[in-house]
Amino acid sequence: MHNLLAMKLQRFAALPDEDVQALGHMCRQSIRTARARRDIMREGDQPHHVKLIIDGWAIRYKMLPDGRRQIVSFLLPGDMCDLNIFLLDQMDHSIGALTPVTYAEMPRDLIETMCKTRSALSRALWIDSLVVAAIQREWTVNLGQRTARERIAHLFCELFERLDAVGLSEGDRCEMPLTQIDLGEATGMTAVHVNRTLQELRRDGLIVLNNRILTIPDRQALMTVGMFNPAYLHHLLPRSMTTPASAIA
Amino acid sequence: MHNLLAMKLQRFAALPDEDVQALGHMCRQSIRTARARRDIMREGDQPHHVKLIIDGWAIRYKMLPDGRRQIVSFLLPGDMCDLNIFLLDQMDHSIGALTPVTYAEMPRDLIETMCKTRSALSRALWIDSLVVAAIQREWTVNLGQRTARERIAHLFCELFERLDAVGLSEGDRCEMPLTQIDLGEATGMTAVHVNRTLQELRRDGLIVLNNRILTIPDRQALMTVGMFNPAYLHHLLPRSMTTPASAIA
DNA sequence: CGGCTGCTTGAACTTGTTCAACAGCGGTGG
DNA sequence: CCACCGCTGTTGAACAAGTTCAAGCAGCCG
Repeated sequence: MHNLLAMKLQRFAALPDEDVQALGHMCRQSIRTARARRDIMREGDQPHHVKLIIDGWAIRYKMLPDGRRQIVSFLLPGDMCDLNIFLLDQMDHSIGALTPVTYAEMPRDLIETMCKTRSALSRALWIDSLVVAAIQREWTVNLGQRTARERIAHLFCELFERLDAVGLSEGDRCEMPLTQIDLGEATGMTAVHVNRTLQELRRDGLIVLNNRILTIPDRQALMTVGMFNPAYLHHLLPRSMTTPASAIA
Repeated sequence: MHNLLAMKLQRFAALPDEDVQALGHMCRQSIRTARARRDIMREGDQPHHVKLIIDGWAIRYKMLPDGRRQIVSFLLPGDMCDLNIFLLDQMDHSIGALTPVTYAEMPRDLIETMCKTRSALSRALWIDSLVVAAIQREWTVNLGQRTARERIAHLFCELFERLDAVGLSEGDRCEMPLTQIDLGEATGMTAVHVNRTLQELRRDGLIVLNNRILTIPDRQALMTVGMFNPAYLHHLLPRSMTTPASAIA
């Protein structure tokens, strides 16, 4: 098992080997799994642990009283729940597995002592949480200002970039296990309109999408369509400059 | 000068008097002002200090290359910039004053030592930052799923509730210095449509809005229209149970 | 007074929704 | 093995929500 969280954090700044190992150790404490399309936490639950996605895709979502549903963010391998989530009285949203998901539940006190003793790691974790906030702001822009075509293009750019940061891209391709309904719930449009928008993007040669694999032949072109500026992800170091995944066993 | 931040934090849990005083002291370190409709920070700037709004309304916003603009959140008196903002290389959004704004710039090291020695305060500040994240998620829902009428109703409910938490409401009224253009940029709609939607809400007796004062005659009714569930603000204690503002001079 | 900003209105238009039907595919049970 | 079911994707046509463009009005400030 590679430590994808460590890999992601190294995009912000280099980490000492001991920190990477401490992190890896903590993730191996308590491993759990969830079946596809099942909830991991429900709105109203009391949050106890910090969770880390090890494998599979999950979503945060909120429901309106009349059944409308909005996906509020995607949780990809290497993503954590908010570091301090246990401070809240109850969950104000739900977390659901899209695919089968493996995740670690990390004991609160272990994280706290780790942050106290390892300043570089602590710093990286805080940067990560600032990036999570930045992503949420960017979604606000996506839903508020962009057209259907731009929204989908932007979302694909973001997901590709985030997957790439944890080594889950291959050249110009990545997995894309989302149904058109999922895409609609994330971008605030109907599945029908998602369908037509995808066809448009395909027709223009901007994406290839089948068998749950997304290919982006010309990344710059898609970024332009989606007005995607990766600065908000704060990836300072290119992936090549970080510790190779093989060394982070 | 009342300490609105302390007042807000006390909605999460009681704070020892010394903590409140320490906070008050820190806010008085370096006071600055900004004129209405001027930027306080621009996208690309390097963030150095944590800021705290003392008086006036500000916004976080992002611009698209073609000039479209999205207001991403409102900063009201008592609101801070992200505690750890100085960890980022550069701002990924701008902060602008809507009205004349008074704010404090808080030295990074002072905050850090304060958090180390005062655990209740530190805890309250972290809860606050989780609430900020929750608000951003709720905006995602607002823009993604709600209709024009619901969006405006929800936004008014949120702003009223947040102002009330820092004692800036009076009965069923609060200030509302936003132009219809501002409302449009926050809710992802055109000013024209904001105008028509406001008229609809007025006609239905849900709001009274003139001279930059918003009155909500029947709060429950407006909350129902906007499907506003205040749980995401995590105000555990009612305002009446917190230290009275007069005691937090 | 003149010019600016913000609010209001109407009419044509565009984008995205709704409703309904159908095709493909994989899994399941008879 | 085949029939059937449910889920996902696709298509068409009518419709609704929100945008655009354009003009005019009110209030305010210098």
